[in-house]
Parts: sequence; structure tokens; C-alpha cells
Amino acid sequence: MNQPEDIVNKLSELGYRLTPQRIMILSAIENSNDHISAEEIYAQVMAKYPHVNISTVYRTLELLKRLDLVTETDLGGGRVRYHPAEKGHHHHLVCQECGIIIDLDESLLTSLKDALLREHKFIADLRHLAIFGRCVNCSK
Amino acid sequence: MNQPEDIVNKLSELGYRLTPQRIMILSAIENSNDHISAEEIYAQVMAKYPHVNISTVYRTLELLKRLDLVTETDLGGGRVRYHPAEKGHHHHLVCQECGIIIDLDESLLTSLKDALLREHKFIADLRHLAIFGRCVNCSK
DNA sequence: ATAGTTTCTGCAACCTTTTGCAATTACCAT
DNA sequence: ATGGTAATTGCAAAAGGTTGCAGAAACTAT
Ligand SMILES: [Mn+2]
Ligand SMILES: [Mn+2]
Ligand SMILES: [Zn+2]
Ligand SMILES: [Zn+2]
Repeated sequence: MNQPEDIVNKLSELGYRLTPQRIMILSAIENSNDHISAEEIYAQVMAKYPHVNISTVYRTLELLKRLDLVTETDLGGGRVRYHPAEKGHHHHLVCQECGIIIDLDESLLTSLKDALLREHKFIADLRHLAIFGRCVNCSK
Repeated sequence: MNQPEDIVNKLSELGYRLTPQRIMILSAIENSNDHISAEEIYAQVMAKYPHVNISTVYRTLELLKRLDLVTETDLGGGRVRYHPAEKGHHHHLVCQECGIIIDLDESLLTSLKDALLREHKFIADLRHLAIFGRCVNCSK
């Protein structure tokens, strides 16, 4: 259960510089209850630090992804959304017809993950997936 | 086993107009041996029909996706790739470290598809998936 | 063949995300 | 505290993809 502080320390231990931009971007992600977009992070940081540029937001997200601190997921709707990596390994079913998003437990993908490791020695990143298709209502 | 001609007929039966653009875009997709990008389709069509615009390529792809005639898959590398829907329901493992792409048989996802249908009555579109992670070499 | 209707296209503008580059800043050593 | 240096940032431009709109073209009926 990482706190924003722990992540900040981790960045610093790994040799990354602790800029005010990074710290504010991190806390925007950590304070968000669910999936947050780059634009939303940008707006939130800009409120306190108007000088920030959106390319810094994207570059920081790139870094946090590379360090496995956030997950990136396309839930449809034209912009990608981000999630602290430690906040529950769950998944989502996304209906392409009506847009409804159904939450899915991690366990439904464990056997797939195991099979990929066993049969292909491939370590699949299945921490926060979106699976597209049609929901009950839309498939009638 | 659809031929380009069958797809053309299907479009026409459904009330869509058979424009030269659509026909050329379709044959570019059908003649491609593996995954083709919008840019590649555009270049191929433009060679015979220089007047075409890339937004027509994207709009045609949108239509073909909606009719389940092509699948769209992000295999990494910055641009989405397209595939005739009937050409084998297989999948790909994509290594985020070295970029290698491993082919995967359809069967590995059937139990997931069944479980989603059983437990959530959700018809998942698992026809041509890309699963990201780390390959054997890169996970040592 | 012609005209009417509606779909489809090209174009331009836009949106989200990425990138090269020069200037700035965090960090380290003094 | 000060200066050196490498990482990081802002900015501007670009890349990939989408959208509104007015004109062009496919289909239908005559
Ligand atoms: Mn989630
Ligand atoms: Mn494929
Ligand atoms: Zn639905
Ligand atoms: Zn690899």
C-alpha cells in the first residue's frame, strides 16, 4: 500500500530528480479515486502551478509506467486513462454499443496469465485490462 | 473464407455505396499478408488513385470494423493495425522491452471468453488481441 | 438518359499524444 | 553557499487519428 511519499522516495532512490512537477503529477494520480486522464491531471496541476506544460505530464506518465507505478488503459472514449498500479488488480468489460463499464475481478485472468507463462515463458502484464465487446442489454 | 468480392457484395446488400475508394481500400486490406496500417493502406490506394484522402481511409476502416469485417489491434509501435476478420482468430504476445511479437493460438482465450459469457453475460470481442508483457529473454 | 435523394468524400480544422531542441533546474561535490 | 553537470522542462512542431461541413457521386425511380 504505497503512499505518494513512498513513490517519491522510490523515484529519488532510483536516481530520478524530484521536481515540483513530478510531485504534483504523482499526487494528482494518487488522490484520484478512479481512472484519471492526462488532461485531468494537467488541469489539476495547473491550478497550483500554472507554468506546467502538458508534455511534462505525458513524459512523467511514461516514466511512471516504465517503473510499474501506474497502469495505462484505454477504456474507450478517445483518451487513455491512468491508475496507480497498486490500487487493486482488477479489470473492466467495456460495451462497444452503449459504453457501459463492468468491473471484473483479477481472478478471471489468472489462469490465462499462468498459461502464458507456462506455454510461452511470457510474463504478461495483466494488471488493469479493458476487454471490449457487447453487454447483456446490447446483445439481445 | 470471404473473397474481396464477397465483402463488396455484402456492403452493397447492406445498402452501403460501392465507391472506388472503398473497393480499393478493401483490396489493400485483403491483399496484405499480415497486419496493415492506415498509412500503408493510404499509400497503396494513392498509387492508383491520387485524389483519395486519408480521412476516407479511416472512415472506411471504421465502417468495416462496425460490420465485423476487419479487426483493429494496437500492436505497439505508435500506429494501430488492421486485419481481415476472417483470417484466423489468433492473438499476439508483444514484448514491451524488445518489441518481439509472438503468435498465439485462439484456443488460449476460449475459456476466458466462456467465463465472461457465463458469469457476466458479456460477449467479449476476442478475435485478434495483443497482450503486452516481457518475453523470456527480456525477463531474465 | 435524367433528375432527385441521400450517402459519401475531400478539405480544413481539430484533438490527443509524441518528439527535438535549447534553456532551466536538481543534485552533487567542493 | 557556489559552481559544474546531467537530467528535466517548456515550447513549438509534428504525428496519428477524428470531425463538421459543403460539394460530389452513387443509387433509385422515372
Ligand atoms: Mn479500474
Ligand atoms: Mn495477427
Ligand atoms: Zn451495452
Ligand atoms: Zn523481449
